[in-house]
Amino acid sequence: MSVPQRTAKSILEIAAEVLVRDATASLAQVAAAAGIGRTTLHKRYPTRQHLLVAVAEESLDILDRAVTEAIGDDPGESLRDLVDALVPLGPRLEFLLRQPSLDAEPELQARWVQVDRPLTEFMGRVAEAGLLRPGVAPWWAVSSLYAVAYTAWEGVALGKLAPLDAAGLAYGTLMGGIGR
Amino acid sequence: MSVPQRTAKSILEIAAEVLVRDATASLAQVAAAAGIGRTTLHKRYPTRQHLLVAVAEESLDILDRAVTEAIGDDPGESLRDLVDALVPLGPRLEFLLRQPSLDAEPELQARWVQVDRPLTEFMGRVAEAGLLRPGVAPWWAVSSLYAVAYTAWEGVALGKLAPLDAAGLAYGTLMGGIGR
DNA sequence: ACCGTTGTGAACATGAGTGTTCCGCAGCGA
DNA sequence: TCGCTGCGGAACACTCATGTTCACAACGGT
Repeated sequence: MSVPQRTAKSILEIAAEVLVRDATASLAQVAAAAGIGRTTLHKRYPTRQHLLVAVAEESLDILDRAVTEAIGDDPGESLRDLVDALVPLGPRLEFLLRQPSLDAEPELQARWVQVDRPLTEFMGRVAEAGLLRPGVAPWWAVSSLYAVAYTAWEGVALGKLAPLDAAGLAYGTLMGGIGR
Repeated sequence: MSVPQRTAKSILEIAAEVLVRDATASLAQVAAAAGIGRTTLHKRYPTRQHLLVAVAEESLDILDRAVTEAIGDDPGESLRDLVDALVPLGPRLEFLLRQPSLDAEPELQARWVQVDRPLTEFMGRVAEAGLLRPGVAPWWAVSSLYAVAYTAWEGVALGKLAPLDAAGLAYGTLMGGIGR
């Protein structure tokens, strides 16, 4: 009982938080934030790069799960569920997009393509259901979904947007744009 | 005449290219790409951070100019001009967004807010002209503009989108969303 | 021809993060 | 009580980009 909470948050979760707040944080900072020694951190993740990749993989797992769960039978409803699911994943997306060392990991890029595949196929079905404007390719719909979800989360993080309004605004903008 | 092209591209331009391609590129790589010695690079930009800030400032200059020139009297037309102007700035936006060391420079953040001010005011006018959906705040319109422009440029960079189609798709998505 | 400017390569010093080793300590089950 | 295990802390060596100094070469103006 010396430790207040026994691994309430996993090391990877804390590492993700720290590295999103400061992408150049040293391993000492990560270890300190996790309440463990730097040596222990090295034992689990031999290299800084190993740690970064592990965080990235976990992030992709979370993303994958969220996407899989959100996609259902009804295209329209699923779209709304997707937005709801993706907005809170902002920090993970930020980590994946902003951590420079990840560019050197082809496996991660491949993995992301893998995650995007069901999403793109889903958008194809949405298009076939006549719910997409002509000229909007499935991949573009996916990219727009990411963009609007991430932007909404950013708005929340900057205090410009109420958390409860974020997903709604994102969904409205995705489907109807900003104009009328 | 020893040098083929006398500063055809400025050092900052080349640095921007190299650092977008590889955010962790060393100064030696930047100097080599610019065709100058590392020592010379150090004379102009004493520190790596100085160089990064200089590239960022130049990027903000470019962004500022593009925004200022695009904003005209007619709100609708200006919106289209804005998208046209922002899409090609993708690499500069990527640099500003992905270079981690820039987070530690409050002046740059302040400068960006400065650049965004006329943009936000413009979106306010667009809203007053009745061109924005209710519930779309000016700052959200600005964020969406950035997001869609950057996403379109990314599509071009990945070879998914024809350069000539990018701005049109971005504008259409911004104003009308992906749905119908 | 002289001199200031500018760039260059080589060499060096530095510092920070990283990765490793080693030893002590606490917990825990047998 | 005895091991076993995992963790922590201290210390170490190492790597690498960085920043600095210096002497030399090319250039241009006077």
